[in-house]
Amino acid sequence: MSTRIAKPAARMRKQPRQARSIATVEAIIEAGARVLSELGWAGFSTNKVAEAAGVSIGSLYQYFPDKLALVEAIRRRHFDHVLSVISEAAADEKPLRQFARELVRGMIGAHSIHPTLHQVLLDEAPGDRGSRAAHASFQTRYLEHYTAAVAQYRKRRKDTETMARVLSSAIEGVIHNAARRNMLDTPELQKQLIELISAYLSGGRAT
Amino acid sequence: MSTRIAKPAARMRKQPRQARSIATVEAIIEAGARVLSELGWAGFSTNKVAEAAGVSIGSLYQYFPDKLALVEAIRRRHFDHVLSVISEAAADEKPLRQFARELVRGMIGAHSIHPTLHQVLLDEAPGDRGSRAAHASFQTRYLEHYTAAVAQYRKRRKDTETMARVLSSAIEGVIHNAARRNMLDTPELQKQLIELISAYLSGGRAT
DNA sequence: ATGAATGTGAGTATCCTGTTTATATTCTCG
DNA sequence: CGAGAATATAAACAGGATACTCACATTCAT
Repeated sequence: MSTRIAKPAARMRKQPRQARSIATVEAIIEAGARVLSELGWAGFSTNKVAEAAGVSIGSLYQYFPDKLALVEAIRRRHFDHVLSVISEAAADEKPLRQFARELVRGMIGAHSIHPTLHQVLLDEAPGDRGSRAAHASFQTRYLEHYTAAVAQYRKRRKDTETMARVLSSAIEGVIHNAARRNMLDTPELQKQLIELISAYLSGGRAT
Repeated sequence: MSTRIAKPAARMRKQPRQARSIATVEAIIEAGARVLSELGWAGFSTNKVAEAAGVSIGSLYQYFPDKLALVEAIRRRHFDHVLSVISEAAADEKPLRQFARELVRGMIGAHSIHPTLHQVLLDEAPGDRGSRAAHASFQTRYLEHYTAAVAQYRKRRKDTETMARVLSSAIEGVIHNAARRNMLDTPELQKQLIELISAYLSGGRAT
């Protein structure tokens, strides 16, 4: 139900063993997400993150070999969360409107804590060492869910993947824009976003 | 038809008088847009811009008092362009589908040269000295056009402004996403985006 | 109580940044 | 032509920020 997924041990210099250090690592990642969301990649410095986490810079480097490893950990955590939200909304067949409602609710929830983290992660933060493993794999699974949903509600075979891309990026655009002006929890916005999804997927038929 | 709007003389240290210097200023702004789009705000440095423009750093400071004035000039130019596109698409009453087609065509065109400039300008680049004049004024006029369009095709009085915001940010989201993966000129994408707009604005009736 | 795990933060070594300035080149116009 | 204005050049500067290390202090598990 939440984000409890076995951590595949992101590339770390040392594995935290005691409860204390686990909390430290968690605090660093959390603070990192906050800094990234609030200051963007340009303002994301290791010293700043350590300070925001209430931890010495030395502790940070005890677990993360370098800046990139930290971003990667943040990315992994956030993407896993978002993925679980979509996965849940698209699970077992439900009426279109309910799917839209749950999807919107989940996506907004996932963006409420660090409103612009998602965009920063996608647009500004550099990919992990060319491999782009986490990034690409996320994008793939992300789109798979949307594609499945589109296929379910739109019988038309053609353009299914394009539709999935359009749908997902439209939703992200709306949410990102709302996040920028602190309007994520405006009810009319949620309603209209649901409307948008329904209208597009029902493709001209009444909702 | 293009971007020929009288330049209100953005804050400059010195007005270019000869043809030579006008070309220089133009080259600087153009290069600035390129750098901003390709490297983001984090990679946007005056020296880099000067080099990209094939101009010495000194020339840059002859006309722009500081870094921010340059961004402001870039912003003004880009926003004016985008605004003229929307304005034209929303002009005189046309059938919904035609409006959607022209809007999509124009917006994609406006993003083709510097694909991610728009987003960088909105998300990363700092606003102009608190006043936020150009920025806010742009946003206002931008939304006005969308609101007018929504009001025209959607008879429902309520939520008109919210709908305009949802519509505009959805479009931007799709275009931005496509720009990121160099798919701006994919025809199916354009088609689906038109579909999205039509479906949302026709609100459940057949397109 | 002892060694391992964890935490500290001043310090280092770069690298870059925005901007100025003194000088050189090119234009305008009488 | 030639003189003063406009324009262009790039070396240099001062300052700040950056990612990261290291020698040491503290706290844990056993």
